[in-house]
Amino acid sequence: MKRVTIKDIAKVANVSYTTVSRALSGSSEIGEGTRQRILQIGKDMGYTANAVARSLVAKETKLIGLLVSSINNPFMSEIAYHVEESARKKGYNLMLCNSSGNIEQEEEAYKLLVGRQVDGIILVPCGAHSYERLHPYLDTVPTVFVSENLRDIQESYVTVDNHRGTYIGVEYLYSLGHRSIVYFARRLASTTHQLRAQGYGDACKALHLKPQYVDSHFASSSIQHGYTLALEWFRGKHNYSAIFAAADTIALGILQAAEECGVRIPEDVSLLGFDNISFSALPKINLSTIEQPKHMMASVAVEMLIEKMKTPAMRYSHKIMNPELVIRGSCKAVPQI
Amino acid sequence: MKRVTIKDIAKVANVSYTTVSRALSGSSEIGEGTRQRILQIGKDMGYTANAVARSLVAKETKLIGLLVSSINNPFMSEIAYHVEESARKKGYNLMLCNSSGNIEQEEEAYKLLVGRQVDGIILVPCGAHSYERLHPYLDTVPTVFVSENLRDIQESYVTVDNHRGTYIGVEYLYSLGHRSIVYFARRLASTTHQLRAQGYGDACKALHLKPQYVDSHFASSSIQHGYTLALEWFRGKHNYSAIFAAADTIALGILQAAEECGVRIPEDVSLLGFDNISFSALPKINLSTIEQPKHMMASVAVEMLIEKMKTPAMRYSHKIMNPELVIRGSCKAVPQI
DNA sequence: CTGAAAGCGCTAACAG
DNA sequence: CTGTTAGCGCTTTCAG
Repeated sequence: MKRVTIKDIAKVANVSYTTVSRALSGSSEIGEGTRQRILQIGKDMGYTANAVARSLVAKETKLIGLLVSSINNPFMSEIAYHVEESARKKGYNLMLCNSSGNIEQEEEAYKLLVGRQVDGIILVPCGAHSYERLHPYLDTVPTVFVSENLRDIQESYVTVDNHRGTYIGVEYLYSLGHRSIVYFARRLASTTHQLRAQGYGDACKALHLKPQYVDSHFASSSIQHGYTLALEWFRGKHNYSAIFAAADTIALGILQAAEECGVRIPEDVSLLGFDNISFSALPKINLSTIEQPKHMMASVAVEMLIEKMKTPAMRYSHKIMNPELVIRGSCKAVPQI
Repeated sequence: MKRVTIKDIAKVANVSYTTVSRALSGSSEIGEGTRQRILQIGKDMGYTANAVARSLVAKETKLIGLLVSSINNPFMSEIAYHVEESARKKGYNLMLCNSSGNIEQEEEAYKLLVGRQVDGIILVPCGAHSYERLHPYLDTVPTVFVSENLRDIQESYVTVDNHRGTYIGVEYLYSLGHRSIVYFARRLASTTHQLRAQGYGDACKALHLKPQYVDSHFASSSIQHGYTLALEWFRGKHNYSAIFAAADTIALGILQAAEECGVRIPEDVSLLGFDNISFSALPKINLSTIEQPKHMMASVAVEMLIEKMKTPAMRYSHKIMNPELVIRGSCKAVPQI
């Protein structure tokens, strides 16, 4: 398992190892003849450059840390896929960490990535407190926050206009005739989710609807959490004709609970999600939802990060993407009285 | 952004930097007093050990490369999640690469990981040819193949007993009265899928059923591919009462096509999947399937890899996990004539 | 155009 | 217990 080094090549080629280094790095200060000869020997010996050694002297690793709450979550894995692709195209590789939606673990992972000398970090934070928590390390390494809208925070982020997302969602439901819409699984610990709830609230106000919230105290939005919350909700008696779920995963959980409780969607109640994860498009699910442009957000995040890495003068920038209404089959028009 | 090094600490503490190194590494050859003093100074100065430098001398990076065809695929992302967790618990971090189901890109990524000096690689290969293709590099770094069953190949892998999986699946459908079962989206380029098809074929033979295959020439199993194939199938006229899909994603695609073609599942035709990805459990999907113990496979893969890394004497080992039938609602009993 | 030497941040003998 | 020295594999001055 002994690896071939630059010195081994030098010995065979009968040159100094500096020359080998130059041949490999495509330096101009070398004769084309020697270069070709050395390159050939390198190939023959099965040489692979040691990126660790290179990083040590170059003081850059060409590594981007990707820190997500859980890669096993359709939203994050879509983001991860596109981040990987964009990064690779720009010559960067990914170091992947899960925070499991846990702020301590998130901090641990962040520090670890710093120690690993990643050139930058893309972070899908687990909540609104991530920023304060990570603040001490934030000028150690360029960081871009994704998805979690941290509003006026002085750090780069890319997110969707969450407020607008729920706003247009409510307008859509309103246009279908719904006058009593519940906002489901509001998570106050996340700024993103605060904004979504607020967009919902503001739209309700503008349309003279009475807002109604079902709060979630869970740290994340999962099918399981949506299910649990919905089960309780369906057991009670409420006056509403539509549910606006804070996330598609929540909506999927609601779908599950509805099925079990004999609530038909969209016949009995309309359901609108947020995120547009790939599974929402399945015809059996067929969930109308608000799309977050994940591909775009991922590549923008990578670009922002690289820009920040290369331009130390740049402090931070915020990019807010446009959400889009995706109409499928989970919302039904209701007759007006 | 200048990082604090061991030398900076040494200067402040007024000791040699070796002493600092010793304090940090928990060596016993140092007075408890000095250690505490140095540790404190390190903390005050905001020191974080440079893992790159450490790796260079230690000749190990504590990094595991995870190479999957696409992280944006429920099966892979579940595997990835559990691999990350197991690895972290053992002090390893993950470097993530996608091959996009493309063998050239897979080779690229593999070489890249080698250059990055990862201590080991966990690979969910994109097909049966991955082994031959990667063979030249395989003794450069300990590697464990996951999911793709490479049979008698002389390299470590962990997989599910694919043959048995489809075998028990057919038995189950048979027990429900099905006598005409189509195997859907057989992929001949993948050994795993060959074995699945074979298990199906052998079960058919044992039960005196006539096997019927729908072949897929796609390089991967996705919803889209299942959908395309199924659309064509449903357009034709065939004699069958059940479909055994080569993968859950294929089954989801079939579900979609069925919906559009007015084929009711399970009323008109029963559908059985393979993998048990999380979305199959959604009540709206409610897919009966063959479970691959993904969590287990992931942690076993990590353990095998670490064992292989630590025990150079070990050549390779194969672990075959047990598949399990998960009965949900997509298969219906049919009356016997 | 090529080589010698220094050094990236850290660990590990080897002395004292 | 502590310091000196060498070296991990590579790039980069600085001479020639």
